[in-house]
Amino acid sequence: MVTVHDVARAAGVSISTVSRALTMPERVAAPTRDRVTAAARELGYRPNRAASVLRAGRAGAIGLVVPDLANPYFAAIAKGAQARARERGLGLFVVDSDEDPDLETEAVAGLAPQTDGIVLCSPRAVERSVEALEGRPVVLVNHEVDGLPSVVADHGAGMLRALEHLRALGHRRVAYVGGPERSWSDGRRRTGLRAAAVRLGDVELVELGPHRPQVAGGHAAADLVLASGATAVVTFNDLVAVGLVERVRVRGLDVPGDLSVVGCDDAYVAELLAPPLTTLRTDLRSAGRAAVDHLAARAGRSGHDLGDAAVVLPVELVVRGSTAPPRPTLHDDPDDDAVPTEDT
Amino acid sequence: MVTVHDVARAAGVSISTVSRALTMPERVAAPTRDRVTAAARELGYRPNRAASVLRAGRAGAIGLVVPDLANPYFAAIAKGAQARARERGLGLFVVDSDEDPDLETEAVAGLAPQTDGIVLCSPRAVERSVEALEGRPVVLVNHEVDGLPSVVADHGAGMLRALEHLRALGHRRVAYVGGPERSWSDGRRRTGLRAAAVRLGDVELVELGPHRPQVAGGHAAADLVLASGATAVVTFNDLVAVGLVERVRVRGLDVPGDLSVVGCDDAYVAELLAPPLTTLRTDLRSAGRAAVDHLAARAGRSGHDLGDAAVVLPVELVVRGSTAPPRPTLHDDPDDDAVPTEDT
DNA sequence: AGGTACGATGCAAACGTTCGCATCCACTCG
DNA sequence: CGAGTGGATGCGAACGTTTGCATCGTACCT
Repeated sequence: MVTVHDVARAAGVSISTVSRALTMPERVAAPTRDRVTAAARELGYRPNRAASVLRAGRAGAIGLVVPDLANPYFAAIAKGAQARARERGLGLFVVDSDEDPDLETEAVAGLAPQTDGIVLCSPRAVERSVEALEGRPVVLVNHEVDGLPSVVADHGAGMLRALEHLRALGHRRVAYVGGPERSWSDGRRRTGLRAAAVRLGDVELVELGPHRPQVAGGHAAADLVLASGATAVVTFNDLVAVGLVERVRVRGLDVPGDLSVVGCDDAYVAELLAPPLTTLRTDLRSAGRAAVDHLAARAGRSGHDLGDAAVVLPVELVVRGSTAPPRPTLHDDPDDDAVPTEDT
Repeated sequence: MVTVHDVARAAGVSISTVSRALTMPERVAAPTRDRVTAAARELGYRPNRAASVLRAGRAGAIGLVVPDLANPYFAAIAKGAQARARERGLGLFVVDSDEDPDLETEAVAGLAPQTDGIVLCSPRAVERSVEALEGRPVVLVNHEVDGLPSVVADHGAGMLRALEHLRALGHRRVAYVGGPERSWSDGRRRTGLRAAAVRLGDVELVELGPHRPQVAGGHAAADLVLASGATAVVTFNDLVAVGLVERVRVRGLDVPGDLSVVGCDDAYVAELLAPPLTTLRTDLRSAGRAAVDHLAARAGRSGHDLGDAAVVLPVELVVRGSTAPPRPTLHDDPDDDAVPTEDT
């Protein structure tokens, strides 16, 4: 193993100079610096991370805690976070909490001492986990807690956009198929939809759920949606939308003919379905990147002076084949009968 | 931060005893050990990983290098590896090489010094990467190299199973839509299919490709498949199958009526499609687990006495709606005309 | 020309752990 | 009863890096 000593000898300087030349180049005279870097490259020197950590206190690595790595949603965040961490020369410890609050807290506790900070995605036990990290910097993704930095999608804007789209198509009664009861994003989406409905004025909202955020949840919700009289539906995520569409078809009805469907997340499947799914997309990779940036910036500062700054990522409506004007009905409210001519 | 010294003071022993009590319990008298562990728990002591690494040489962490974390295939492997690493008390560094051979080698080089071993998935530059890890233990996943331990799927058996299935349905001419040229698994699948065709005797194989392992690759391959006269097709992976089905439909033909399709990997989408996709499944999480186990076992041993042991994981044929008997043809080889009555 | 100031570099301590070796004690055996 | 034995524990060095402080030389100012 080649150490600072070897490089120092090769460059004809002391180990302090080697260390400085590599970690704070501006504090070393240019010619010396060049000799050192040349020697280091020549010998293939790689600083021993353990030693730096031990001495300097910074770990050169950050932690990422996600509920389920196999879920493409979190995999995308992980990919973004990993890419940015690499760009910044940081290692990335990944832990999958398997949706288990205890495991999550345990993971945070284990990660905290050996990292410079933690990215905590969609936490299942925020309070306990935040406590477990004993003051270490943290960034929440897809969750907000007062006083903690976070990266979130602009669910409110997304829901408004979805509702505007449906209203423009002529829908006046829209259902929402909610996700898990304790889900933070479900809460945000509900409030976002309510606000949007109030703002648009003439769209009625039917809230359903909670439902499991899986295909099965969509199956379960479909009949409720149909019975509700809604002509369009927004679902908690794309999988629910998939299940919903399947069940609606089984009932002999058509999507988007009899029911327009808007999913959430723009999951992998969304564009592969027939019809391809209209959905709300957030750039999850950039969410991962933003979280790492946020963390790095925070680690640079003394501590909590940035406080609860929240990065809000835009949400984009991706219009595909699963939304269309409602079928004109004869027995309904005569006001809403005609195909709409007024756009926003 | 609570250190061995604190624990030692609390337990009334020396720091050496604390260290021993926690890392080699059998070398410490039971009552002492109990006092130490009690004190450690009481104070919430967590050994400083950096310090142990520095002194003891073992990192307490392993590295995982994958070409694309957002690909559910690798995400599943990562999940399995992570779970097992956690069970064994190891940290897991994850690096996404973004399909870039240089980045992969770089990642391995960076990871090697700070880990106890590396799991290298579907390497894009094996030789260089193996060289970069300078003797550090490694386990290859989804790849084989003489003299290196690996975890691979039994592609041969899988292909045989797929071909048997298609033959039992009555297919006698089967196409294979290959993946990327340099893909190891593509090679294994091709040789597996050839062997299976020889073994079954009366099935003709049409090899196509290379094609991109994406939906677009399926689009590109579809017309070739139809022109080949094959009544069934096996694709490099499920995404290719998706594209293939789409294009076949555009051509006005039906799946599985006019063409039976077998995918590979049992990706997330496979069961969501209409028709759901018949595909070959490997338990990728257990692949991740096996790789970590293999690594841990190897790290325990002196070095390379286990050598090139390869863990071969079973491949299972999941029969869904995309395969069916071929449509009886009038203008074809009269021998193959009738719906088959002979199974196996 | 002498004093000052500052930039560049070297020296050495410290980070928290592990482990070879030394020490100590109790027990056993001759 | 004394020497030998071995198990349990303590001592202290070492791992490779970072960094506060000291030192040295040079350049600038008066």
